Amino acid sequence: MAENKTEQTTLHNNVVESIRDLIFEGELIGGQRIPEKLICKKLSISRTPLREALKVLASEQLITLLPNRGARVNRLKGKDIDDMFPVMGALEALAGELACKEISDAQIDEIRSLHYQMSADHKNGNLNNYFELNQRIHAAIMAATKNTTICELYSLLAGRIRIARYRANFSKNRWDQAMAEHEKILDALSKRDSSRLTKILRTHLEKTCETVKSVIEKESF
Amino acid sequence: MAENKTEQTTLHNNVVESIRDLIFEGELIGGQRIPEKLICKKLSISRTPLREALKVLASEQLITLLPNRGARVNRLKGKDIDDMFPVMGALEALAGELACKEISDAQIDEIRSLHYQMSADHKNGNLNNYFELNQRIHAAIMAATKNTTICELYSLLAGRIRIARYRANFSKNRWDQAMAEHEKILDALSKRDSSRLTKILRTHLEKTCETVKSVIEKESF
DNA sequence: TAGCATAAAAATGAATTCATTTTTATGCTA
DNA sequence: TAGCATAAAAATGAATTCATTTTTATGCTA
Repeated sequence: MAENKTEQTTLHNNVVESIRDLIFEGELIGGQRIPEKLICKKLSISRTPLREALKVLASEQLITLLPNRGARVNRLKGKDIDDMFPVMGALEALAGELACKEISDAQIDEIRSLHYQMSADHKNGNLNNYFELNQRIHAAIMAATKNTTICELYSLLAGRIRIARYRANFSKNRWDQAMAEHEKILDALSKRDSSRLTKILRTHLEKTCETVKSVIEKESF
Repeated sequence: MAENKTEQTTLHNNVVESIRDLIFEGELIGGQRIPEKLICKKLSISRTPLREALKVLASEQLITLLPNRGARVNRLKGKDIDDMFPVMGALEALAGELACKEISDAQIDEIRSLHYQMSADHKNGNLNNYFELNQRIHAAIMAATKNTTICELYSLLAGRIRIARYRANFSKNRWDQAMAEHEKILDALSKRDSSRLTKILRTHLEKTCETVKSVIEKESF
């Protein structure tokens, strides 16, 4: 099903992906220096492709490059969330609108299927799988807009708060609430009711952001 | 006034900027291959920092990297504009809203001053200066939101259509119209009338996009 | 002479090397 | 022994080198 990753993509792109994973998996922690030598050994590459990847990650604002002093994983501050939230809100609202216009029945079925899997993971308390499916559902809604720009910007921002969002191992209460919101999202999308969809997406995002923010205020990333 | 560019910034970042300029100034043309050796000589650098810069530019979607076959300057297609337009619209609308809430009197004066300079350039038919000031005004509105995310995403998208927009050496009619729209923008902003501002920004952008689109359909970038 | 196969040249990808800067370690002085 | 100066080690920045791939040139065959 999935394409062989190493086939079409370049070494450098793989490195970008690998470092993203290292950050997400918590091997590289916010604020921490990224030691080139160590990462090179871990990925069995030389410094050249690593440094190329670091430049790209810096332009994505996942890390910061301090001249002569190495790269550091960025931490999200409250202000970052406050800035990102309204922008993501605007993107989600637009996406909801466009998706309702453009989505095909097959795509709705696809999302429904992801939704049910996710629902099962919620029941089983499998947060990791839930999280993964959650991301995929939102990405699928974005993809349904057929608008590459919105997909790209959304995933750029989503990538930045992904770590914090994952760590936001929120309370059972919030989790239940999020699941309920997703029921409504699926319902509105199935009916292609864009005004309702955008409203729910907005609420959903707002709540998520609050959760994320409360989490990063405790620990910081 | 301006900081010494070579002081704080790194070589690699300068190279990114230089290549952006080469693209914008038309030395590197859409669809054209970017010959590493030539650019290295022109910028008096080795291939390493150049290649780092190319990776960054690719992640910004200004160029495309074809494995083993070099880098090419991206051309905008009609579909790209169609995708970018609603997203920029959503960003501008949000920016108008936020700017009206956040902007200081000093910032309004600053924008007014830019506006009058631009108006003079319009009268004199100095398109280059007009264009430059136009960009600065829009960036200043974005900056007034105090929202770094919106500034960043806006400038990312603005950077992509910059070439086409510049080439859109639109008709005198459209230019006059654009200038008139800017009068309204300044007025709404001065009064912090966000609903009017967002409306005008939207119209203004829509017109700009139409112009850009009609231009890229003739020549392509 | 058109089209193909092969060889040579050029370009790219990535490792290595070297210069420079930063960090850490060592020892000296008050 | 605290604080500073100096030396050594480590890390970073960027050029160079080498391997591989692509492109171009050459010559051969039908």
